[in-house]
Amino acid sequence: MLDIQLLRNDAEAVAKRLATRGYVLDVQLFTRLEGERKAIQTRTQALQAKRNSTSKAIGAAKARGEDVAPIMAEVASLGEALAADELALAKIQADMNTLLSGIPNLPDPAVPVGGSEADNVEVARWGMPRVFDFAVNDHVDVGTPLGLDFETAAKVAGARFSLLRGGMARLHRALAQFMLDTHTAQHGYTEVYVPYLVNAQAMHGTGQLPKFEEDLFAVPRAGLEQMYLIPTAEVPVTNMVREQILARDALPLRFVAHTPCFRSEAGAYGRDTRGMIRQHQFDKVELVQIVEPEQSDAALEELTGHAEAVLRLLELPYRKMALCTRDMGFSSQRTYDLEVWLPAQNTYREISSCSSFGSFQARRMQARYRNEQGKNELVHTLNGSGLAVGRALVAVLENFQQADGSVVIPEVLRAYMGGLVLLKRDA
RNA sequence: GGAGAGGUGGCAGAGUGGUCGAAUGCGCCUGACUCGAAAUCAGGUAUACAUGAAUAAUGUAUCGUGGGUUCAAAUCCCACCCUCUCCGCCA
Repeated sequence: MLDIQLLRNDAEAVAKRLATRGYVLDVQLFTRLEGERKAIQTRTQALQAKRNSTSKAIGAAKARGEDVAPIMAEVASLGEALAADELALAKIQADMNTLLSGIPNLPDPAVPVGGSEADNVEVARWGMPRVFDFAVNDHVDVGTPLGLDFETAAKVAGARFSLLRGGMARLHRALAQFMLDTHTAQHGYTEVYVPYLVNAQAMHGTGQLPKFEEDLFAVPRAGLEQMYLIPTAEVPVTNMVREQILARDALPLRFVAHTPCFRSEAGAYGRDTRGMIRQHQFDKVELVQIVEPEQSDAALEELTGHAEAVLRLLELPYRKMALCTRDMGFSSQRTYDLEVWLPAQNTYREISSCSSFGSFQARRMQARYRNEQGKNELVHTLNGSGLAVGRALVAVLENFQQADGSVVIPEVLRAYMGGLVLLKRDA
């Protein structure tokens, strides 16, 4: 959520900045709502003040044993007007809230302005794509003989699910364990285990609701409020600090969580249908930081570096992209995507997305800290994949495949595989 | 699933219709005392929103959440959520 003061002070300027990410702010609507709100709120509060003071007078008069009938008559007429105004105020505040909740974050001035993915800017590249002396297979062809099974997954669940067996399942687990251990031991993150089902407030806090409900899996519960399967650990982990006032010396908070992620992928029909690139369920190791505002720029670089470290340790070539205004997520103020080299697609594909959100999520969550002046101030939040486990598996299969169909296990993963060096059929 | 207890400020804990945003204690902050500290004493110490240049002042709202009764609700009524205890079930 944006600071409403920004809109009050200069809605046109805000609209201009939002336009760079393709969002059309209805300035007229805002101005109208704000005008109405101001009038109604001022009037309502004046009436409430009148009622309160009169009620107190009644109490005082009664205590003195005086006749309260005249004052009662005075306040009686207030009731209806007040009730009507309170109702109108609640309505307009709800309307304003709906409008505000649907406005995306302002892009940081450093974000390249652009209209599509094509305008993202490559800022770094690491590793040399391997030169193959045989025809490369994609991860489906490499993985299927090794235990990657989409047919059975489709039977028990449907499209966009996968099932792993044997060494393939173990390699998947090894990747997640390795990432978790790297971030806790090398990068100073605290491992957390979190709910995979969350309530609507949590989804609202990080920005998935109200706008992107169709991307989520909702779980109805008889007689109870429905819950949502998390689309990323960002939701439960970031919301850990909701409605909290943190001590300054508690910051920064750094959390890492390994969770499954569930996405409906509505609107992605026909896209990445082959393989496990785009699934309804995938595992991800997520990094989350809660920091002081002054630290958030540095924290984004740092956090992105932590995700990069995993790619380097896995010896996977990648490039770092600064997303342009139009390509960033709703809540993001600035985003780097890390794209891993996939030889079969002969291209780089997203494997991590690292974003800073400024106070956008904190405002929705009411997550604050006591700053140096002793004032309560909204924290800044950041998160990034470190990394998407499913896509990391894809990358390992494709980049480390051998002519005979086996796959070399990256050195850092071998300890997690009981020392196994080569993943072969029947391994 | 059955039975019961409870949710009040950073914490503990009063408050059952009126001057209660809320006693008291602890904690914390400031000052006095002290060479300094402890002890003691005095004062202060919630959040959000509105009007506003304001971290001034004033007002409004908030005692789990949402509704209701009333001129007036922490206090009465209803629904829900959460926590705890016992029994049952269960990984």
